Amino acid sequence: MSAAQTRQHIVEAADRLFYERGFEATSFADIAVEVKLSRGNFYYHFKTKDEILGAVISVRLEKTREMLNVWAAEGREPGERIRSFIQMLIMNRAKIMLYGCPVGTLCSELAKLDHVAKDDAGKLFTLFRDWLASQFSALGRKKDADNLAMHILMRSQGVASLATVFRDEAFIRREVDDMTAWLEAQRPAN
Amino acid sequence: MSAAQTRQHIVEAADRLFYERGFEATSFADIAVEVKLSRGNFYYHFKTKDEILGAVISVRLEKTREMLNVWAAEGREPGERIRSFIQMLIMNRAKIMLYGCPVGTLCSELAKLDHVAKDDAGKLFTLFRDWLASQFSALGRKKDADNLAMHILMRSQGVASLATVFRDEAFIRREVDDMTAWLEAQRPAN
DNA sequence: GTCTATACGAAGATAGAC
DNA sequence: GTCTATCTTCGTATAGAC
Repeated sequence: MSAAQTRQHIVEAADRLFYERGFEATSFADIAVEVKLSRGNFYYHFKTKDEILGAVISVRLEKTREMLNVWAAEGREPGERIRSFIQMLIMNRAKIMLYGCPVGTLCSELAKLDHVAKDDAGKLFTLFRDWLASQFSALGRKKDADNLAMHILMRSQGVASLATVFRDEAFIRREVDDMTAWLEAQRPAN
Repeated sequence: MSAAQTRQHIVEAADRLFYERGFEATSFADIAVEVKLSRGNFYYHFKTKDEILGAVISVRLEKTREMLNVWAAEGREPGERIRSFIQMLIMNRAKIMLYGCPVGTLCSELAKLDHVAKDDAGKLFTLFRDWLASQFSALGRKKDADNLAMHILMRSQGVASLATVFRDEAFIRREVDDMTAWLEAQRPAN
């Protein structure tokens, strides 16, 4: 196994465990077991836990950029692209009901830990925010595009949060419909 | 110092630290330092960390019930009472921007830990949910009162989440105004 | 590049003196 | 009811053999 491959496996396992169990609650041993590596070898690839976190955030940023590019390419108009964002709540509903939003819960945990990487994790939100704002601009809402982006981000976070507490899929679907209706109402009058 | 007093001090300190640092990240030693107790003595009052968590949730449930009773007594009509809930975001904005919503972040952490007390923590949300639903019923929206309650709970969670990430007080105020306007629009036509 | 062995400190928890 | 001392386990991290 090449070092690059092993490293990638470590980051993938860490990414999943940080999401499902939380950053603090995930130990080196947990990740090592997952990747079928000895703890000793583990340190060949990553010196500290913060280093793994940095790599995980880095990978998440890259995957998010790719996803936003796909949505931009596939959507024929801004409204359709924003709906791709909204639909994430449906697509990932099973995991969201168990572990919440991967971005929101990580940022929340790092904020409490006052962790050095908390601002880096926040960049994940900034990616969505800027992309959504540019879609609202294209929709003809240039002046308040950022406010609208923050509003829809806010809703997705709120839905994820309550979906985890109440394990209620009908609630998710209801709020997704409501967000979609809200989105339609944001199109400027011709 | 009586045992009851000491116990209360422990729970108060734990409550604050669990909120500010998270449950996992808070150690017995952290709480003991805060209360100026030796770790040994600490175990006279609480045998396990989960026991402290149980006491903290218990106290929070009681304080929440009291707060809701005050809002119900002070508000002259349901709309005013619901606005008391919305205004929490403004009242607690400084702490929310640092640590998020105390209820939402605790539930999120316990969900990831798959902690035995996760459902008890969820009861905090249920208190707000039921209270809000009864206010929407009184407002004349009996049929969809629970959906409206969940919607406004969702918004408050979303606002708290993004407020922590972006440390943006203007965003909080904007969304509070938007929630208040939304609330006015929910009054059934006469 | 992977392993075993091990050091070291932090955290949860207990025993027993005062 | 509070203390010190101690035990154990776990988590981070290192050294060095293969």
